[in-house]
Amino acid sequence: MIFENEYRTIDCGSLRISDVGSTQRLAGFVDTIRKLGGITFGVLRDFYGKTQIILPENLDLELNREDVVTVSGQVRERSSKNPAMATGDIELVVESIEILGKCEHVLPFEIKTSESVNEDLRLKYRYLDLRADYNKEMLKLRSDLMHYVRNFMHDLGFLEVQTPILTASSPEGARDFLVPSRLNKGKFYALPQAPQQFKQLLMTSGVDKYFQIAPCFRDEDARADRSPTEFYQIDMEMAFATQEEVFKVVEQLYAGIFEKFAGKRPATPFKRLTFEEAMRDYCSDKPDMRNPLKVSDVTDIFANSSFNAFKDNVIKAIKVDCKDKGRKFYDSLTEFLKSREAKGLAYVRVNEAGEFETGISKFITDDEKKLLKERMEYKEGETIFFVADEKDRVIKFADLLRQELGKRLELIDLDDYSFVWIVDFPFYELDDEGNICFSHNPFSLPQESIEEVKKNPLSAKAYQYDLVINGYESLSGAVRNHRPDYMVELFKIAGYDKSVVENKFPALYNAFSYGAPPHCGMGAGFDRLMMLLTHNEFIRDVIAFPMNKNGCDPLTNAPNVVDEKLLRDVHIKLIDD
RNA sequence: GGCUCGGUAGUUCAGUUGGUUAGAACGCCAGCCUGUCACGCUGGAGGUCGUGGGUUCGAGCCCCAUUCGAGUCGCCA
Repeated sequence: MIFENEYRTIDCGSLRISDVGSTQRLAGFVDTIRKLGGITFGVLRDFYGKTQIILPENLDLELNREDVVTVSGQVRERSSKNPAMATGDIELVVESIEILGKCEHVLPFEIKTSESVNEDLRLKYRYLDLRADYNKEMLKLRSDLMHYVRNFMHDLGFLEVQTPILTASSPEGARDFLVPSRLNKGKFYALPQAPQQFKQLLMTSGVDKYFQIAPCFRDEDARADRSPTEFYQIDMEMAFATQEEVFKVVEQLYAGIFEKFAGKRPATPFKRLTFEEAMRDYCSDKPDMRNPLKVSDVTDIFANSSFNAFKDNVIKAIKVDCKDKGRKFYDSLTEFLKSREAKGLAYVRVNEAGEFETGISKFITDDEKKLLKERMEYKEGETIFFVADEKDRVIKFADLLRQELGKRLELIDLDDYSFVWIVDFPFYELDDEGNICFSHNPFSLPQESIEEVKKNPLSAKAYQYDLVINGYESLSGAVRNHRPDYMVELFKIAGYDKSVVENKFPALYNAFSYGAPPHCGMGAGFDRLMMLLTHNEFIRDVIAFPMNKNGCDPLTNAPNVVDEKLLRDVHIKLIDD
């Protein structure tokens, strides 16, 4: 839908056979020009579509691709139609043409194929990159998704509240982005890593259900799936609620999103795995459940193994059918794991007689084989892979192996989506020196009573949960600890004095001492959701104006050197390292 | 900060054991072409091979240094 004015009477995607004979005016970018002797075809493109135009024979102006023009003329039926085009039945015979904006340069890259161009160049000319169809679709999807989420939450009675962008630096989590204060010499604001504190304060204020599509800022290194500076989060919190209600809201929200935007409504309720089960069966707290492979622990079976690599190590095994694969497959898998610092990859194949062959079969005794058979229920034609190492490392390698087997054997339906809640995270864990520390977030509520937690802190579980979609941690949340007295006790177990709680998180601690309702909620990565819906591996491809890997924007040159006067205003003096 | 890979025409890439004038595709320019639709055909322009040094009769190719980029680990809900 557009406004009719001197530039256009209709957009470039709407003309149909029924419009033949009418006089129309179109405005847009010149997509292509095709000169065939006496007749010159052009294609005009705007945000909504493309329309073929017939340029006059005696065109008295120089017309190039990407020029912005307005044309008017009569719509006529094409003598050769193009069924691949929405407007393929018609064309507009140009009677007058005016250039509104000249494209004066040779394009730095082809817009249609910008996806394969060096990223810094794309970002420098992001306004050209965004002219590509797939980027316009991305922007449209992002807008639609944002509206869908907002309407859904609003309809459920959630109150949208904007929390501050300039706030106080908090000692937990990632590095903060700092903003110097002019009015308060020597002091700094920080950009929020998440609206965590504010949403909990809102609960304390009596807001019953809060949400926000909130910008979050973290000064950490980028990854393919992680924006280096800022990202958006669907942030939500509910008072007088439990984990179950959060799950219910999220499941409805996500079922709706995937039904509307991916054409696949996932079954609810979503599958649940405890943290312990996830680590046991998948060696990961974010397993891709589309991958059918499971990991078995076989450390005890090989306690007295004669195979050197198994000695004094934790051993994980994965069985999989890959009988059509040759030596090359095994070798390249081994190479892959070695490149990730594994010491090696052992395997045996089960032949028709049910006997082990190749690989390390000669090191496996009959007793070990019997126990393996009971535990793994392997069948003829299957291969059992083994990785062995120290506990932390072997978990990493088993996870990598499972993912890589899934990928290379094409066991994963890439068009499918799998949803799984990971619940019951441990509250505490041991750090490298063997001291008790918080394993995730010190502000969630333990599932056990404080007395039980004190007695046995390492077996305490937190009301903490992640939603994992296709192996991506897409959302995480918790039932929060709203009791200042519990906070003090829980910090004490991790070796922190009461003053630490009071000083590090004064706003929350004080607020809660005026009476806070039990509450819980979650934060869901909006950009990650976009990646899933567009099947995109790169987070920067689903953001209109992303930063590059180093947190720089080649288009605006941010971050840049500022005038010395500005620095003086904020009491900053640069020093050389 | 570590590791891996990469930097050659406007763009994406190829470039054999180190050997004559560094190639292709797309784009750009010119010509031909009345139903194309990523039109086609013919021709042309376009290169500090990231930068600096070295080895060599000779370096896009080998060595050293440096710089930039991507991925990854560290880091990070």
